[in-house]
Amino acid sequence: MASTDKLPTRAENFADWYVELIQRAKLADYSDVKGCMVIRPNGYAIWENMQRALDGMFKETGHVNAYFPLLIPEEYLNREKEHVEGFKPQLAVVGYAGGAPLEPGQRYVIRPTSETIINRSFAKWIQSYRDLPLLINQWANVMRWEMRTRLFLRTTEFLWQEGHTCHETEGEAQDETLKMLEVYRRFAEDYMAMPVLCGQKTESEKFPGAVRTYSIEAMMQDKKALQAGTSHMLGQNFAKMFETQFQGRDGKQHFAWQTSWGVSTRLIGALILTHSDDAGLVVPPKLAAQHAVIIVIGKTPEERAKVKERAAALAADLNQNGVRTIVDDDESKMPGFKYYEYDLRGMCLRIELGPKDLEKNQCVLARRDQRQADGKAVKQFLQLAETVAKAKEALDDMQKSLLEKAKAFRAANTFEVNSYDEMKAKADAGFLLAHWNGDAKVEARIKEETGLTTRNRPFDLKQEPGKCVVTGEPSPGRIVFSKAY
RNA sequence: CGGGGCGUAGCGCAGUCUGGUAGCGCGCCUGCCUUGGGCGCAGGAGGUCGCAGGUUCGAAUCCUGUCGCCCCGACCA
Repeated sequence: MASTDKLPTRAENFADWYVELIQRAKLADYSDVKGCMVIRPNGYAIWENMQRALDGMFKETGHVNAYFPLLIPEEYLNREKEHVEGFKPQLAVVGYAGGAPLEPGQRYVIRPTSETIINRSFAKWIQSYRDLPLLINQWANVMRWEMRTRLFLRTTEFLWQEGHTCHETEGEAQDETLKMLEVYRRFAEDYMAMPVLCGQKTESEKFPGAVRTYSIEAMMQDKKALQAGTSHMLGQNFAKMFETQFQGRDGKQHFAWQTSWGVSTRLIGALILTHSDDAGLVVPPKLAAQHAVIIVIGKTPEERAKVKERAAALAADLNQNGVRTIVDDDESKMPGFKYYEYDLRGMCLRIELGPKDLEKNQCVLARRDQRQADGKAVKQFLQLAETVAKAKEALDDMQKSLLEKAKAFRAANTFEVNSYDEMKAKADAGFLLAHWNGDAKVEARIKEETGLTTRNRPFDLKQEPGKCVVTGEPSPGRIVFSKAY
């Protein structure tokens, strides 16, 4: 709870800092179920804001929401060879129900993703090219039995959205795949203030069952990469296995061209690892549950009554102007205690209001992302009359400045490397842009020897031929290598 | 699955070696007091010591078994 111990610093122990921060900021708890977490109201509020923004963007691009069953007949998974091989080790299977064991042919898996069961429906829904495109999204929980879990970043059960679409032509499906990747990029940058690299995954890193996988990749504060979202061009792989067909303009039957794409509650982990500091959580205003807290200060009951009244009026004014504000007039806690607490919880703005301020018609504003060398907030005095305008300005500026800061960090930790020795030396330095011959065996060897994996081949990284850092063989262009979550 | 750690009050821990009927800090409740970066004092509530057997007059402590969680590696969003 409100422990007065300091958080471990990022420099001391990054992993501990992350876990402690989550628990102290009341974002999540461990549960009694191995690998599963409880998302607490403070954490869920961020997810709700993410959902709202993303859902709006999906609707704008023509998608509609639906819901499919949690349980998938085991046999469905087996139909697509790559798909089942990719997911088999992670499946939880229901083998007992209704008070009796289920026969092997009757067993269900808890969805690890829904391509298969959704295709069963798609096959029924689609008759003609006139039924296309079919643009569906689902908000759901999924389960993947992980060997090793980490709060938000990898848990056995997690929440996500999965888009599933059907198209008449390969080209349309490909366009959709890239369109949704771009939606994710916009969301990451505009809402999360998190810069990402958009690009294609290698063969070995692609989604099991997809033709091609694209991802958005972000750099965390420990310089490790985090895959923050994926968009898959599925081709006709699932359509063929589930007979998702339509009669085309030529009168003949064709298999649908499909895509799927998803982001999960992992984004909350990404948000924490991108912006938070040694004082606790930092959340971009667009995703923050609350924007501002007004701390009521006063010695005597008379003073406090006056300040409370003014604070309530100011809060009402702020709320009417889109600054989500709460008033804290709890008398049992010292103001200083509250400052630490709201810093920890990631409140964007803190407004201090006391008797001295009322005399001067002012208040004190502190921005969560602006700290002095001693770690305490930079404070500025504002006239009460200008507070709403200044608060809005501060939030806008904070949103922008978090993105700029993250961009600068990524730029400072991205390097071109031109030899395998250089790559090994810089293995923990961040994103490494290196030439690679495209051979999966070489990719596996690099992973084995250095811990570095290919993240993606960014669209905006100019592809110029070169020599593979390992074999010296021709390379079509540089690809991003990094340690990853 | 391999290696390590831990299960005692809501949280963090001591007590276990050397058995004697459970304690500390924080938090929580009540009252007084206090309020611009973690106030203070006084009183109080709260635990079948992970679970199951066993040894013993007596087990948090010894023995056997068992369950669970966390961390580090191999699998993955």
